[in-house]
Amino acid sequence: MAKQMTEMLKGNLEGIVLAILSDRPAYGYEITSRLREMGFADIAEGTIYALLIRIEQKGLVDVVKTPSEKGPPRKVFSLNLQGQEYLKEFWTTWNFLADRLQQLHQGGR
Amino acid sequence: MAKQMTEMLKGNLEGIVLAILSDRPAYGYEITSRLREMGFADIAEGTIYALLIRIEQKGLVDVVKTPSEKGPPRKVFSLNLQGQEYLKEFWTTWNFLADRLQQLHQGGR
DNA sequence: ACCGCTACTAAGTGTTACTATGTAGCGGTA
DNA sequence: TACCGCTACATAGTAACACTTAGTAGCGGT
Repeated sequence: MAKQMTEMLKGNLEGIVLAILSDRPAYGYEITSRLREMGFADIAEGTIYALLIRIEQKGLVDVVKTPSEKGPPRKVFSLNLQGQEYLKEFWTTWNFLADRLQQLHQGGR
Repeated sequence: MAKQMTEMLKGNLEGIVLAILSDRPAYGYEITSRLREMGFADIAEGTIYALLIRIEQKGLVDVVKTPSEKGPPRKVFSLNLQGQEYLKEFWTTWNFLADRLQQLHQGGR
């Protein structure tokens, strides 16, 4: 993946995944595919699983293990109250940064 | 600083500084103050100096040492051709990410 | 019997921003 | 004169995050 994108995703990917989960619960493999559909073609599977473990340990999601028709059991993640709070803060931070950057981009040159 | 902001700045701060330099050349201490004026109140001075050394080593900026009226000599950084290219890529990457996130934010919940 | 897709796990790496601290020149003031 | 505050740069050590790579394992189809 482009190195710039890699670095830019840091701190944002977590919010992106939480936003996806706020739409509806999902499991790791599904989230990966949705990201690919969104255009994030090169996000590694391992990255998503590691991230999911992190947000689970932070207590932002609830987890339910459900059987799958075509493979090992799925770990379905859903955003809980704390996760919703966290996501709200994420958007606040994001908007702040996006505002500043838009200003810079327009003012620039 | 808010932890979310810290992580979100990763990969963006470099672009922000390059964008500032594309407006006009500047030295470290000046860049730090400008960032503070922009609202990035808690960006550490040391962070900026380290970042400037990085982009200098990457060859994105030219450096001229000039005497100061009120302190040690300043290292004035200016964006060179390669830096301009890099900044252009940065904006492309940023726009891609910002688009996706806006979609998520609007579609969300 | 094997391949491909689904699905999750885990160890080790590089990059980045942070904290904390140190050096040093200059002007003003008690 | 001695000190303080502002200007200005430098650096060692830390935490967090996404990456690469490799592995386990169930299921359906050929």
